[in-house]
Amino acid sequence: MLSKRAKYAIKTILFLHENQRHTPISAKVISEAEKIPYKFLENILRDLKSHQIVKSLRGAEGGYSLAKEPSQISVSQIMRAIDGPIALIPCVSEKFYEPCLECTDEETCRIRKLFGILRNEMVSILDKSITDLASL
Amino acid sequence: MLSKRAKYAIKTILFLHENQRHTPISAKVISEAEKIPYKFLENILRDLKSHQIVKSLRGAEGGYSLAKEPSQISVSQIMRAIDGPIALIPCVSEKFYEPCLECTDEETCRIRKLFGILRNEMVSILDKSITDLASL
DNA sequence: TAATTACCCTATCAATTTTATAGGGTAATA
DNA sequence: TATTACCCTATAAAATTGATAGGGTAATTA
Repeated sequence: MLSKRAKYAIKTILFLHENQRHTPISAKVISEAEKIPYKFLENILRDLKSHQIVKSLRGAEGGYSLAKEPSQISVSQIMRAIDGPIALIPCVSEKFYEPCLECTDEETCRIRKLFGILRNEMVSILDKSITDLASL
Repeated sequence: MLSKRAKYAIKTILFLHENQRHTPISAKVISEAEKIPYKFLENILRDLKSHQIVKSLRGAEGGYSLAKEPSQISVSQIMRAIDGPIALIPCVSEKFYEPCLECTDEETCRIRKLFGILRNEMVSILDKSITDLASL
């Protein structure tokens, strides 16, 4: 299941996308509009910023804005930044690969192929950009 | 991520499948062969049985066996029996539908469609039976 | 029918993850 | 220089996950 953090993150990005202006949008505004606890949101924004999905500007009239073209921001990027791997088992993850502890041999693992296929299919869907969401 | 319980469950089913005999296989044998803590396995087997994926026979020489044809047992069935929904958000789950608490209107929800498509695609892959696994 | 083997049920628990809160510090702008 | 907003660390309640414990019940074999 998607974590609440990831859901909040996606909502935040969509909010920034739908309310793009010349000036950035403050965390407080996002927090109230999307009903995300303020301090929790700050923490999420920090992750989104460190992954170059949003950028920030300090000071009065400061706030957050998207760090790149909306068409270049995918749902998978957001999910990875917040929750980590898309894959359901670590040994088929591309960006967060880890061997399965209890698995002695990946070649002969009976479930690895299926979950590899699953991962690829999930990624191909989640790679859609946030501008694509409207036209599904 | 797949829970350890679900991984154990899949391994259990595959073990039963690969070691089909006329007599059932005891939990103890499965536990040792697949390195699953005995009492933990008992608990998993209970769920698998209540979902009619395995059946059991009591007494000396008793144990577990598959409750139906291997070709009729899918990975998705096992996952649902153990972990619940396949979908990443509850409002697009078919077997475990629940409204998203923070979502006021499913029709206008900006992420619902994408995760609905994702769910369908995941299910279509996970619906493969345990006999299909070998030929991927 | 007694001993054995294996399934069944409930309770408990430690570890981890998730969700959230608190408080103060730093940088930039009006 | 006051204000606004971002930055950082610590803490903690709640939920989930993974596992253990112990005894009870049913069925088979000798």
